[in-house]
Parts: sequence; structure tokens; C-alpha cells
Amino acid sequence: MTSIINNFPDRHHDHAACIESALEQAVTLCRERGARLTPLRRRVLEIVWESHAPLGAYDALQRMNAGGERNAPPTVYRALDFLLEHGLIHRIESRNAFVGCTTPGNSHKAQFFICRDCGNVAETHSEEIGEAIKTSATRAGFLVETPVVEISGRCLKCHDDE
Amino acid sequence: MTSIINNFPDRHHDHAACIESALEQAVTLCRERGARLTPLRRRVLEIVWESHAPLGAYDALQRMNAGGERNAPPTVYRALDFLLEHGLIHRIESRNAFVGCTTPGNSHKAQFFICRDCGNVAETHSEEIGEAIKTSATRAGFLVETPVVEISGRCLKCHDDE
DNA sequence: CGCTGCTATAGTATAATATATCTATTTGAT
DNA sequence: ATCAAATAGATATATTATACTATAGCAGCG
Repeated sequence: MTSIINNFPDRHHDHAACIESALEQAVTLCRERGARLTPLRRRVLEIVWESHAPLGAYDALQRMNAGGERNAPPTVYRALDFLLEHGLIHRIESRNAFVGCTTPGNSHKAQFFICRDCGNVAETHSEEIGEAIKTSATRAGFLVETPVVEISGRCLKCHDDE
Repeated sequence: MTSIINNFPDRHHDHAACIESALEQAVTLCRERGARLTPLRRRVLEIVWESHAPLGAYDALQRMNAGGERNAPPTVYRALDFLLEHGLIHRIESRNAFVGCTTPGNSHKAQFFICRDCGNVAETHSEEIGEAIKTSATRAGFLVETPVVEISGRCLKCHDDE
């Protein structure tokens, strides 16, 4: 049972459960792989998971240092790199920011829907988009390696608010 | 008749014709819209079109200043903004760089294939990808506004080279 | 003409994002 | 306990982008 949602994050969902679940999964996955989820890395993962909106590296750094610590940019970037490498977070290219991965451990390519109002991100894994990209690539004479699919727009909740 | 190619840029194509065609189209389009393609903006467009690979803003700036000029960053960014606004270039989010639009004047959403070897970009306008994204968005409870689809990989020519 | 308002350009400074390099420390393996 | 590798700390700097202020040129108008 997981509390991580795969469609658009509900405004009133139990986010504490999201965080907890994400951390549990991270711990498990790192143990399986012999990767070291050190306190620092774990802390950065928690910070990224504080919301469903992409978080900038320097915002994460500020949060890390909120208690007077003096971590420098390379520290947070190294932690982010580790988390990326193990698929625990995603980088949102169009925002230069990072968001927790809702399905860590699966290496499948994801697509992201990013609401311009609330800033939240929904992660999907659409076969159909992947296939369409592949078809189009073939036609263009191209071999797909790393697709970036980031859709900006509005979630229905924000749209309904108007 | 246009010399701008829509599939992957051929290594030996007549690139001078690409540039010429792109500039002609830009002039026409700006005239139609009453937009002012000033010498500065035109120059930046030419620079972006010097290749089919995305060009960074600071690389463009260097090219602009190659003759000893002292243009500052805001100058090139302003020109790039104008060109983006009128659909004469695209921004490649995953590279923080810019590439000439092969079909200016059409506001349709484009997808980009970016070769990691030669750096060239092919622009496509796949209905299928657009539809797949829309379907997936609907399922997620999301209204698409600005899709970013940037596929990294290898073009066949580079792949065949090995 | 002189005034006003608009657009484009220029210049300076600085913000925001990211990495290189070198050193020190911790960790786990033996 | 010792060593090698991985991690973290520290400093500097590179790269990308914008805020803010000022000026130049030109069109429309009284």
C-alpha cells in the first residue's frame, strides 16, 4: 500500500504519508543496491519531498541551512546527483528544479504535468506517448535515448477555482 | 520552395540556403505583423542559424562581439526574446539554448530530436505525440498549455559512423 | 516647433544556477 | 589497525539570466 499518488496531487491529500512512503521506498531501494542513503542525502530527499512542486537546488540549500548550517552549493548538488542517479528524484529541465519520483526503482521514462498555478507536478508513464515519440523518431531518422516530456498547463483544481 | 529541412539535418546539405530561407521568411513574417526585425535582431537570428545545433545565449553574444563590439547580455537576451515571441527561434529547455525554427509563422507545438554526437536538432510536429499527450493529460486531470518535448539520442548518421 | 509617448537600445550591476578543484573526513573491507 | 574508496567540506569560479536605470530615435499632435 502506498500513499503516493500518480495522478494530480490532491490539494487535501495526506502529504505526510507521501513523504514517509517516499523515504521508506528510498531506504529499501538503496539497501537493495548497496547504495548509501546518508543522513545528508536523506535530508535532501525529505526536502525535495516537502511538496509536489519542483524545488530549485538553491531553495533546497536554503532549507538545509535554515538551522544555521553552512552547507555550500556543491553539497546539495552532490546529494541531488546521487538521488537522480538512483531514480529517487527527477530533474525538471524546464524549471531547473527537482521533484520526488513517485515510482522509484523503475527505470521507465516518465512524463510530467506541471501546473502553472499551484506548481504541483504529476508524473505519468504513458506507453502511448513513448510509442508516439518512437514512431516520430524513426520517421526522422533518430534513435531515442533520453526523452524529456514536460507539459506546462493547469490542473483541474486550479482551473475550477478561477 | 524552401531549403529548410524538416527531418534530420543532412550533413552535406546546402546550409547557406537554410540561412537565406530562414531570413527571408523572417523578413516576410515581421512585415506581415508589423514587427520590427531590426539589424540587431536580424544579426542574432543569423547567428542562431549558423548551425542546426542549439546555441547558448552567451555563445551568441560572443559571436556578436567577435568584431570588438561590446554588447552586454541583456542585449542578446532581448533579441532572443523578440525572436521567440515571433516564433522565429525555439528555446531548447534541456540545453538552455536556442535553435532556429524551421516553420516560422505556424504556432503549432513542436518536438525536438537532439543528437548527442553532432548536436544537431530536428524539429517535428507530430499530431500523434500531441494527441497522446492530450489523452494522458485528460486522464491525469490536466489542461495542456505548453508542452516541452525534447528527445536526446543519436541521429542515424552519427550512429552509422560509430 | 516642442511636447508626449512609445519602442528599441545601452550599460551596470547582480541574481540564479552549476561546476571545478583541492582537502579532510568517514566508511567499509581486509 | 590500516588502507582504499566514498563522502563531505571549503573556496573559488563558471554559466545562465534578469533588474534597474538611462538614453536614443521616431511618430503623432497641438
